[in-house]
Amino acid sequence: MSFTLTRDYVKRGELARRSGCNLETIRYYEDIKLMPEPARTESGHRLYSTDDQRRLRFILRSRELGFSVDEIRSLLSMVDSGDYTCGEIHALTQEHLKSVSRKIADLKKLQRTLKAISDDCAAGDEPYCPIVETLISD
Amino acid sequence: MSFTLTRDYVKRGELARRSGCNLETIRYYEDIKLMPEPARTESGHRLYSTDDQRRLRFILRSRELGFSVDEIRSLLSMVDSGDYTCGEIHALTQEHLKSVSRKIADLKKLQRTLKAISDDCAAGDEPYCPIVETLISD
DNA sequence: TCTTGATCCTGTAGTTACTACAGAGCCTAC
DNA sequence: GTAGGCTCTGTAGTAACTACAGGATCAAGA
Repeated sequence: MSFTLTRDYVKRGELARRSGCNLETIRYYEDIKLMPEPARTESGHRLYSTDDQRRLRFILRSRELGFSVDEIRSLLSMVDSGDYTCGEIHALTQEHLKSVSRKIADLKKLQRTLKAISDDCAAGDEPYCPIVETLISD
Repeated sequence: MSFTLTRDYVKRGELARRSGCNLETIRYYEDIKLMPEPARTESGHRLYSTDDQRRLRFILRSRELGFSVDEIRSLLSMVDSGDYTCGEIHALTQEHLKSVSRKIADLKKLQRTLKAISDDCAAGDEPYCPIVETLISD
């Protein structure tokens, strides 16, 4: 019994180490209800099951893929209820992909503009700079 | 005298309209000391000079170019003191360009990964999805 | 058994760059 | 003079964490 416990349940610090997640972030995910309230020892220390560990991994991977907390909430509620189709998940992913592509496009535009004004600048020692002029001018 | 005043000084709402900046954001820029404390009417309403208007335009353009508030603070303090060289401004811009390029690279990597896992998915009606499997798996 | 250092608990505040109120007090045109 | 717009202040909310402070608990060695 005790053997099973030590094998299957870990405290927050150990979960953090295993998952690579910041210690405080784990509690944060509990606060915002991405993670369920875990079991506790008699003195109140949190005990995470292997299910909890899997769930945290799911969350962290989704974050790495740039999904927002709200999107992850949607994903998790679908997976939790078991009531989802491949098509629904695909749609959510495609939406996310679109927003990533939009961000890339925006940043590229920015990059072009920055390069353009930067190219006007000789980067010399004079106290006059065309970049500043661009920012100041009417 | 009164003519000069109405021509050169505007209240916050008018400055917001002219600049396209949100009303509250103007006060925020004052709070964080990007904008100086403006003149006031006797009853306490803010009066912005043409200098103030120029400065706000500088700030807004810099933000459009993706410069952070801290970077703008640097730019402004250089311009304010008049003690800057073209090279220094250029360096700051290049640093910013680098960070933009990094963000683009990161997002592109994300995009590739998302496309890859999304392509595995048939988007059908089955309650099984390879995307979910990727997120869950050990 | 005692102690000490590591770990854990809670609650709260800070980060970035705003934005949105609420509840006052002005200001102006009719 | 009054109605409705504007402006004032202070404060709280947004996203997704991260970092304390001050105290309790745990585990291992003397």
